[in-house]
Amino acid sequence: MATRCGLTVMNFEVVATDNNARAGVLTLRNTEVPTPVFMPCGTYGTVKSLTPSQLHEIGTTVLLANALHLAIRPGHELIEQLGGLHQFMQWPGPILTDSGGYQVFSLQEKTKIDDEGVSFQSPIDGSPIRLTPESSMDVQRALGSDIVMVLDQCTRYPVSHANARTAMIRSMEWARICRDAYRGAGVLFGITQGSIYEDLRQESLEALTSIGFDGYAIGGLSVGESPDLMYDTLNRIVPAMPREKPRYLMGVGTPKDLLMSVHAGVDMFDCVLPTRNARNGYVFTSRGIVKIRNAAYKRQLEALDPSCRCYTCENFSRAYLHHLDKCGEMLASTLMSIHNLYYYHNLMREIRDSIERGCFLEYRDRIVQNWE
RNA sequence: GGAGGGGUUCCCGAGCGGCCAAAGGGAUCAGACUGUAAAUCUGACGUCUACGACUUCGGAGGUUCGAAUCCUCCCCCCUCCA
Repeated sequence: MATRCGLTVMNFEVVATDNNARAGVLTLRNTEVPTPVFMPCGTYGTVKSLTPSQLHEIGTTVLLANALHLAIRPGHELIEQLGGLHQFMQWPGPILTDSGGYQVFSLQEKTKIDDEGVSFQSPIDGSPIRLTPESSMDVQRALGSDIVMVLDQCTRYPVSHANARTAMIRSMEWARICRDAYRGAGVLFGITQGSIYEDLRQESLEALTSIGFDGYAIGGLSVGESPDLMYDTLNRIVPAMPREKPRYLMGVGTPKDLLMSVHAGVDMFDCVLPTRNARNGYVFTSRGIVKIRNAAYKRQLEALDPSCRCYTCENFSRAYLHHLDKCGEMLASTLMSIHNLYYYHNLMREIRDSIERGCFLEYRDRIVQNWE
């Protein structure tokens, strides 16, 4: 399946399945992206504390950036004038941009929503900002995004069926407007809403597929509901999504979340967890969580994860990382971000391998068990 | 030798008769973080047989119903003058 839209050609192919789990290859911007894939968050045009070459070395293929935040500062027009986001941030690989829909949720105290769009109070200086489906498309076009997300209304949890439906219907209307308005070179993904309500998710999915998108995302999850409720919701909605298009679960999650979601049939993920938690001294390893600032690690000479082959684990001790973290040294953030992202990318690689070998469930259960 | 200022809970530092187990920082210990307003935030931080009790504010006495806060003496520290 090749989608031609301006200069960018996206191709997506499922190469192996294991029950609902899929391994595939997403090709865009001359890059082959094996799926399932994890995309680190580079909200402001940088994955905090890491250089592009470090990201490349870790195994990052696709990066996420945020259209709303970049439009506020430094401004999408400026980035466009300076040669586009890839040039600006020196990331030659694919970039997926979020529309600002998540900020409807995360900045809700500063947000007023209506049928035509969202009015934000700038988190920088409080000045008013207006985001509409059309303007979000224009911002993402100006940035030169490869994967453009429609503007949606991400609801919180819990939310009543009626309110979830209102937000979903509005999101679907916006999705249609985005489809019509987008004029850039990237591909456009639609986003389902409907919270945990299966009928709303179904209705949402039908609306999106009738419009037609290059990929389909699941939004509005992992916003306060329990993991089990999220898994349950995913198992009911993901298998119904178009098989030949990439499926993207937005903003998720923990390693276990990824394993459970792949099982439901998800191909793409992004989440701030590996990088934010790294900055907060919370590290994912094959043997579970390491909270490096805990006193227990003060004199441990072993690596964070002795079986990990990332730069951090091959060179530094837990004791040293503990020390850096305690001192507030920025190298602590860098080294632990390297590790956490490496861990995530490696997890995705092993997931793909296990799907191709037909033993994904065994793999998933082994890893989840390791964690518990 | 003379004149002032000061010694507060691990550290810095408020308090200057009751509402003080004593503000606020820091350190320490622990927890949280899921399309990033996050190198952030939250909690604990004298002891205990713990909705109560006990021991603390340099030391020893004293005044008072009541003292970290007032008085006396003592011990240390700092600044200026000689």
